[in-house]
Amino acid sequence: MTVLDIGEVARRAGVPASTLRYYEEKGLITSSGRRGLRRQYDPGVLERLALIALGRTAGFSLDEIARMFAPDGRPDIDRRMLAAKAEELEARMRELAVLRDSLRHAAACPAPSHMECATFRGLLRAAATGVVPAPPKRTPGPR
Amino acid sequence: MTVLDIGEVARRAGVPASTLRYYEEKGLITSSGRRGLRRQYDPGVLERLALIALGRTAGFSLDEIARMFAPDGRPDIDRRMLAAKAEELEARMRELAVLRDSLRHAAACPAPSHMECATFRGLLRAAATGVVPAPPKRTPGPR
DNA sequence: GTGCTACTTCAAGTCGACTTGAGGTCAAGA
DNA sequence: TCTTGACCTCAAGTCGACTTGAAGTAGCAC
Repeated sequence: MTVLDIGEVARRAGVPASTLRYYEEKGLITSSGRRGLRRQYDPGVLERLALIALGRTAGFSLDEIARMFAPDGRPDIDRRMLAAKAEELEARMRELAVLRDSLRHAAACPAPSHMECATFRGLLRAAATGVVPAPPKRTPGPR
Repeated sequence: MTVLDIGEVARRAGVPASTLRYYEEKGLITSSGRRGLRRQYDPGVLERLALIALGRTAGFSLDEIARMFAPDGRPDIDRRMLAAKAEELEARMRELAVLRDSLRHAAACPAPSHMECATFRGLLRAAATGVVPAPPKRTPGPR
């Protein structure tokens, strides 16, 4: 019993089967075969799905994720790109830290409106003068 | 000259005017008045826009952002919600750290395919057994 | 007063990431 | 054998966050 039925994968990974089919269509995962019409998956797909979920919550698009863990055309470029993505994450984490601090302060601050609080506005200014360039195109969404 | 024309705001904030109109329609920002048909903005809108951009890159939807900085109906609920959002951010940052480490390792690791590397798979497993529940619905899109 | 141009409204379009629906297939249990 | 139910394909729909396009308007320079 070394392969998993699509329903089993869906259950274990916590995603609907339709999403698995969609990911397969996009080339993010592959099924190891079929039993009749039914897709069968190698258990490794679960790790791959965890990775995809992680990338999604980190704000990467499916295409970006696909590129991050592509079948490795030229490893050098690949590695440079991965390092660059790691840097992107680092930057995003710094932004999140600012936002987290802003929210924590806002939650504790007695000012009637947060915008009237000097500390809050200072945090925002710090964020604004930081990198925070043009807002990210589309996003995703994530969702 | 204490008010800004929409074009000026767009230029300074680095977003198209159409986005400003859209944000206004959604109640995320307000114009302080009009000169003829043209919207005029109070300079404080720039901080608010920085905040919105920050929230977007942190993965919040416009509706969530609107709620975070609502006109303050009940401050208590509001503050509890802000604290909860801060916790969410904390969790997201932990996930990002895992992904960053995974990417850094993948960039340095000599294994032909990342999935064949035990360290990498270990990081993934850690991520998978962590919180990383069902993938976030819709997103977002943020991109 | 005539242009120019940057604005205005409103409806419709786009994009990513899925989901839903209609109609069909097939392996396994009663 | 028949039914059931979980799967299949393919097209179309949805949702958030905007963008684009058409048609109109008004402050400012001339």
